[in-house]
Amino acid sequence: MVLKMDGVKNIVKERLQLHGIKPSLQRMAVMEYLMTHRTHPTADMIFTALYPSMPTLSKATVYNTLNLLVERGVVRMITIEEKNARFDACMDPHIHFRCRDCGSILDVNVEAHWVPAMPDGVTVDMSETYCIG
Amino acid sequence: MVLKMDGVKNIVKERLQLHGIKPSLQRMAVMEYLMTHRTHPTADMIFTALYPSMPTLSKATVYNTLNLLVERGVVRMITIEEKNARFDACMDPHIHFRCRDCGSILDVNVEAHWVPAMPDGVTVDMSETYCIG
DNA sequence: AAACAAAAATAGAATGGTTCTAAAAATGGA
DNA sequence: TCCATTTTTAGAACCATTCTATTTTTGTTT
Repeated sequence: MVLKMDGVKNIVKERLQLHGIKPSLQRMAVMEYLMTHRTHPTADMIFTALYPSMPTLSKATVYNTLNLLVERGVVRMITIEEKNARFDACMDPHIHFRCRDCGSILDVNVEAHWVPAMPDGVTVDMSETYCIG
Repeated sequence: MVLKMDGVKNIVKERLQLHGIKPSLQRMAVMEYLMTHRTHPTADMIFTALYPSMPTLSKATVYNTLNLLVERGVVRMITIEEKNARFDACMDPHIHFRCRDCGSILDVNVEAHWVPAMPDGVTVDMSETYCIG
């Protein structure tokens, strides 16, 4: 048991490799942060949290990594705020509400029967619907 | 009939006054643009459209006006994009989809029975739910 | 009308999140 | 080890938005 590899890091690594992303230290750290903190953090929050234990980390790397993760469909960018993009590693269909007072973002599960009737010629990928502001 | 006041301008003026906003030339122009162009424009699009016929118009005025209109609940800010805020003078309950290819934003009407069951202690003002990205 | 106060508009500087650039470091194969 | 490729990095650049200080407009009082 002492020799067993860290379970969380293993899951993180697998999730990246599954999407063709080479699991560098930095990418693992960003992905692990997102998977273990369901707070919809900004890029800056992630950087600030990781920096103490990764003093060579650059903000550009955090942005590069997040953009790569979004491109590959591993995390979602949430544009519920005017200023900052927020990120979410949970890809299950759900929507977000933001508290007008404290600014925190709330996950709300949705049922499939909520999908609206779309106009002619429009189809919606449920995994892409993610934000109600 | 020749002497009749412009109907659109009248409606615009009334809508502003109804919310306690003094209808200056600039505010009327921004509001009229939003009411006659259902394209969810950015602040810059509005400025660029108005500038030729209002050469002293300042971008700050467009931003000031839009912020005032949002504060007073006359228009909505749509944060469906990472970079630019978009604005909508239609306050009827509806949601927005954005085309991944051309970036245009689509209005979709919603039915009241879509409102999700909220967690304990949370209530939702339907007029505030406006964005599905 | 003149004078004054309050509100609104303006130009341009400042801000701040994100992207870009060019160089350094790490990785992996021959 | 040598070399090519990928990744990371620091800091500059970018650009939407806000701020600041000034000017203009509006409305009111003599």
